[in-house]
Amino acid sequence: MKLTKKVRYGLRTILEIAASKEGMLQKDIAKNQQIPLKFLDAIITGLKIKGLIRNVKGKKSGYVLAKNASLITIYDVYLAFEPDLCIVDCICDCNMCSLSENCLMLGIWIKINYEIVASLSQYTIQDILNRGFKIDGQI
Amino acid sequence: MKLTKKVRYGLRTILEIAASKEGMLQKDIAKNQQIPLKFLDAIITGLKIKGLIRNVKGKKSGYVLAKNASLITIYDVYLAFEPDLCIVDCICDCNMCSLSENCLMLGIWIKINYEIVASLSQYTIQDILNRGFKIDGQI
DNA sequence: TATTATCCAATTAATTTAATAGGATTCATA
DNA sequence: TATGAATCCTATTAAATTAATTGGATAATA
Repeated sequence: MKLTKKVRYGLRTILEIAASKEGMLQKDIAKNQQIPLKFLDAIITGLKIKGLIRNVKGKKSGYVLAKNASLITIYDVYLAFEPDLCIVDCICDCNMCSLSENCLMLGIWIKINYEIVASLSQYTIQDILNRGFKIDGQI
Repeated sequence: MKLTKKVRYGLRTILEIAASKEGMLQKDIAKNQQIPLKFLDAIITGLKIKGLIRNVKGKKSGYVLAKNASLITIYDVYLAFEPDLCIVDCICDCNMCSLSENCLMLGIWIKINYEIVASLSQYTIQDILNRGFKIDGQI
């Protein structure tokens, strides 16, 4: 139950881009966020393919958000690096387990999985920049 | 963001034990749940060390729950195989990341992590046996 | 006491994740 | 239009984690 470094780095990258007035260059993101340049390369690619960032050409070149920060959730960034979120494979691939017919857990896994997705979807990049998230429960 | 096979197998194991009137033998659990016998061996050990199951000696020997099924949550089983639940390392080890001082994400990670723990803690083995869990949201 | 099951430690295999390497392409500008 | 910096693209290697196996010691029962 860990997020990969790509997801963590991906979030830091998109936050850095979102926070900057102008475009950010790969090398500057890599330096600020202490991410190996070539590894960041792959992260940038993931964010770009999903349409979360884009590259501005011209005098002040660099990466900027491709959509409003209030429209990008943590889960969107997660999906830039993972095909889906399935805490157990049987959720995404019904045929993978021969016991699923009589599985007591399946319904519960589906519900818990849904809650985790909801948890990751509740905050946008804008929320994070604002530090405007509310702590509802007691931690 | 996947649960390990040990956690999945561990849950199936404890459900099998909880559902049985008498004690269950390792070999029977292994057969029913299609878990390699020696791998199950390690799973049984994990559950036992955490005091979730115990071994009944005598004529009708086998494993039984060591506490009431209504007192064992999914998260308890999870903790039999993992040291903790930290979706990002910085939650459990403050010093692991040199950027944590100014990290915009840390507070959010802590909250999301808490929600996942809560999600895994909401159901007991008894709930699962009863199939008595409620689906609150829309899935 | 022979058999069966559990307990315990170490090793190997498989899979996934992280990172590096090398080079092709693009583009602003000198 | 040559050049150098930055991006883009593919492949490979390294590291770490997880899954499973091996081999055998111990203990309980038939």
